[in-house]
Amino acid sequence: MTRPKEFDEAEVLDRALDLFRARGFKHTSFADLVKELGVSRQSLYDTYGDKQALYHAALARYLVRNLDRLRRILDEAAPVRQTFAELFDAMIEGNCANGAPGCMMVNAMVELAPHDAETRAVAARHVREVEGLYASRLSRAQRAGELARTKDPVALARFLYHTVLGLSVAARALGDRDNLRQSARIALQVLD
Amino acid sequence: MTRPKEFDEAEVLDRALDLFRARGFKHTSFADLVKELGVSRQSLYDTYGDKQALYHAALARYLVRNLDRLRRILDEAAPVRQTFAELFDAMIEGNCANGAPGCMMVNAMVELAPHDAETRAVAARHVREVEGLYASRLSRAQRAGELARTKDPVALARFLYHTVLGLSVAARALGDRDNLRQSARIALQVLD
DNA sequence: ACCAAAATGGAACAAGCGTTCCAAATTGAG
DNA sequence: CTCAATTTGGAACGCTTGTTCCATTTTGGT
Repeated sequence: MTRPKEFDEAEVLDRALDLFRARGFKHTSFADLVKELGVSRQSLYDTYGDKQALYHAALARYLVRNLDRLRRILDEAAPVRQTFAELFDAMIEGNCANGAPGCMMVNAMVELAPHDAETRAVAARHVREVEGLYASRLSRAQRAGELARTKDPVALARFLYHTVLGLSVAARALGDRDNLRQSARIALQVLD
Repeated sequence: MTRPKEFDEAEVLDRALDLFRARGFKHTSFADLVKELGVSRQSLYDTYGDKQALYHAALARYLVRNLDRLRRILDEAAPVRQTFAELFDAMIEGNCANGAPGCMMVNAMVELAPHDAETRAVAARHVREVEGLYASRLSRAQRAGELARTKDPVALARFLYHTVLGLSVAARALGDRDNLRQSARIALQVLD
């Protein structure tokens, strides 16, 4: 009964994601979006709402995808240390590839969190989620005898995520893949 | 022969620093600066140049101050581990206080480095400088027998700085001082 | 074939941006 | 006292921003 969309809603959202991730919210104008996504202003507004809504839709998509990958890696039946090594490597590769855009969540935390309550809430929830996943993997490692019982899985998880934040910043601003991998390997010493 | 400035050039620069540090470059308008610094547009232009020049002057001031504090702490005659603990604590306190603005260099790295060559160069130089200071303190620790010879001071320094980057992001977006201190303590385990 | 629904591109809008111009006020040196 | 220098606030500029309006085109179901 209606004319079908001439563009793939999800695919366009992905390209918006790439733009916002690389340039940030303020540095990406709506005109940029129209030009680079190849979709008319009005269609963008009708489909996604205003610029802020589009941004948050892209961010949400990014986070879901990130959590999926994270869960997939954590669920593998490998030793903890190897698992986190793989996790760090995947993160470094993803943050350095394609012009080193870094982590979109980190970029949002720095650019928007201080003056946007929604971003702050999204960030807090995501951080809690990731740290929770890390911690439960570490607890599992303790039960399996892979990790000393003296360690605090929650504190360790937080530290590991803080390391991820730092590596994401370095990836975006410096983009030195090998150095990041070396740092990640050192960070994993806390598991010994 | 001329009318003296009605404002203290350095003091105004400090207030500009606080604004840029808290809000970022794009999110701080020139009108904001005029209003919050209490200095007329024209005086700002005459004294500091345009917005970008003012920003970079503020950033440079921030970095000098940071490096001074860093050198002061590293030059103390305390054990390495205690020195770096103090260093992390000072950094956390500075990044969480006054509305948790985080580290201005980190903020610039995330917001500006990807599309501003000057910021990128400043960041690269600063990172090299800080990592160098860390590394030489670690080498000194090795010579003093405080740190195992098997460790690589340069890699360790890089890791410690990456940790600082991560803590700065968390400070700005989440502002949980105690968690950060706990993370910092865990990071220091790599010195053992 | 026709109509309702939805997409499209272009024009238009008000607001905010960084920046410059200008006239008036204020100062210190001679 | 006067003059040159330099301050200051306000008006103005041109540009970009995010957003909306509108007329047109294109589609699918009846």
